[in-house]
Amino acid sequence: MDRFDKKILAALHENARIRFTELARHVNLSAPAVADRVEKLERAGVIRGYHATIDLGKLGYPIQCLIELTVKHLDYFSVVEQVRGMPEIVECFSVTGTSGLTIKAAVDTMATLQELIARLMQFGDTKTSIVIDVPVAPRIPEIHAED
Amino acid sequence: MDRFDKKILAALHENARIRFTELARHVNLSAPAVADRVEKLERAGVIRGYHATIDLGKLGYPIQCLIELTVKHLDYFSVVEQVRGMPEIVECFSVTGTSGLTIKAAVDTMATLQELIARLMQFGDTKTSIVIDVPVAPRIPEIHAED
DNA sequence: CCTGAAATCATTGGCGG
DNA sequence: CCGCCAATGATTTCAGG
Repeated sequence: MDRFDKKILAALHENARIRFTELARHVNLSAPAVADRVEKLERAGVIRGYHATIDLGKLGYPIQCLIELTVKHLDYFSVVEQVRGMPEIVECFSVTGTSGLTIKAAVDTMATLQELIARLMQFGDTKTSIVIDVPVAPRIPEIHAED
Repeated sequence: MDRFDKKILAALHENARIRFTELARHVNLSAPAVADRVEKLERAGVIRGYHATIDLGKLGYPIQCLIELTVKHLDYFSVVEQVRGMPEIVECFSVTGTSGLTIKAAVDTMATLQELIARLMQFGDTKTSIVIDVPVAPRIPEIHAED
């Protein structure tokens, strides 16, 4: 993990579809060297994947929300399974504290949200917040290179 | 937004670096047709970008947490600016409810987390939850095609 | 890690539905 | 308007050093 890898990761985070030739120009290495480094970063698990970011509003799901679910029963893994089966849920964290699960959901209307919350309430108390804005879009922290 | 676009979006969400030729095979269209559709989806803002997902733990930030910040003052935009300037903060939502901001952070040690929370406390009350697991990694909901 | 050749891919223009 | 085919230029990949 030297300064080259650092630049490569930053560039791939900014634009995952960048070409190796352009990436090579950006870091001052040859294209094969860059391709080799990227493959190593993938196999080391540093790069977990490449994902297109989709505008959920334009897909018909303009309402995004965060739901804190205080799981009440002992069947935690069963709850996780059910949550996985709900397509409105686009991300989910298992967290410390009373909540247990923090869920991110995307829905078309408030009626659907109400119905989703009703389904989640069988697993415990819920606290829902509507997302108004995303002042910081997903980014990576500064990378401390060994070189 | 027909079934072709739907499959294209799903494939690019799964692997943003997929080649047009492979994508074309996957959706049963020609490569130029796929390239054309992708460009249109980009320009329509349906595709917002392509991002490599980095393992923050492997980068030296093994601790991830969600911090609910109940912003107390009226200088909300100033708080957002300051939050943007904190590199440990990797994502931030402006939300309804008492919290105001829900922040996702990645840090190397608990000491750093403590220091981050101390910095955030000047803006309001904080409630921190450590992320134990991610049972549902970011995904897209089912796409309702018009065709 | 670089260079250079071979294979593969992206892109463009022209044609047909 | 939308997609296909064919050709050209660019990129990726693999070999040798």
